[in-house]
Amino acid sequence: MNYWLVKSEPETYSWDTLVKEWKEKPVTSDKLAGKQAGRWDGVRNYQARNNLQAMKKGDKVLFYHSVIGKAVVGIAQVVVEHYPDPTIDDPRWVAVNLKPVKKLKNAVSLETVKNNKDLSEMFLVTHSRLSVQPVKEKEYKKILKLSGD
DNA sequence: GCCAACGTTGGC
DNA sequence: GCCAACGTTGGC
Repeated sequence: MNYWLVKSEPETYSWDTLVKEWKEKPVTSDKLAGKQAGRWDGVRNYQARNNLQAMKKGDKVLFYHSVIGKAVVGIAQVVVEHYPDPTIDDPRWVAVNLKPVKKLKNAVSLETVKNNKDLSEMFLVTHSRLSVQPVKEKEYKKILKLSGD
């Protein structure tokens, strides 16, 4: 089991958007993944792409709201592993599908992460622009603890 | 809204 | 292959 963190501006695609998509058109088949809920696409950065490609079904994914909120707000899970990104005609880029697992009881803010000794090495702090990041198990557990879950 | 940090592009 | 120019991200 690996852990990840994805960032999204809530005005573009929020945690609630993900939840809503899953209510309306849940993923029923890997083959249809490109048309179904929770498609994580549009990544155009090689490092982020590499992380998407490394995601395995069942991996846990922290969902972070950038710009507005600036906090980890929920936990998602990888349900479909990488396939060519349907939003671009270029085989270099890939998408995965994420499913909401649960909303955090209390969002864990960037400020909290920065001020926490155990979390200050997170990519969120050290490589703030990377949109798909690996998270260490210890960090994942710490975030959950801070959220009150 | 500003701007620093960073990644990408393309001319040479 | 270097690097200036440019575009984007995201915190402040």
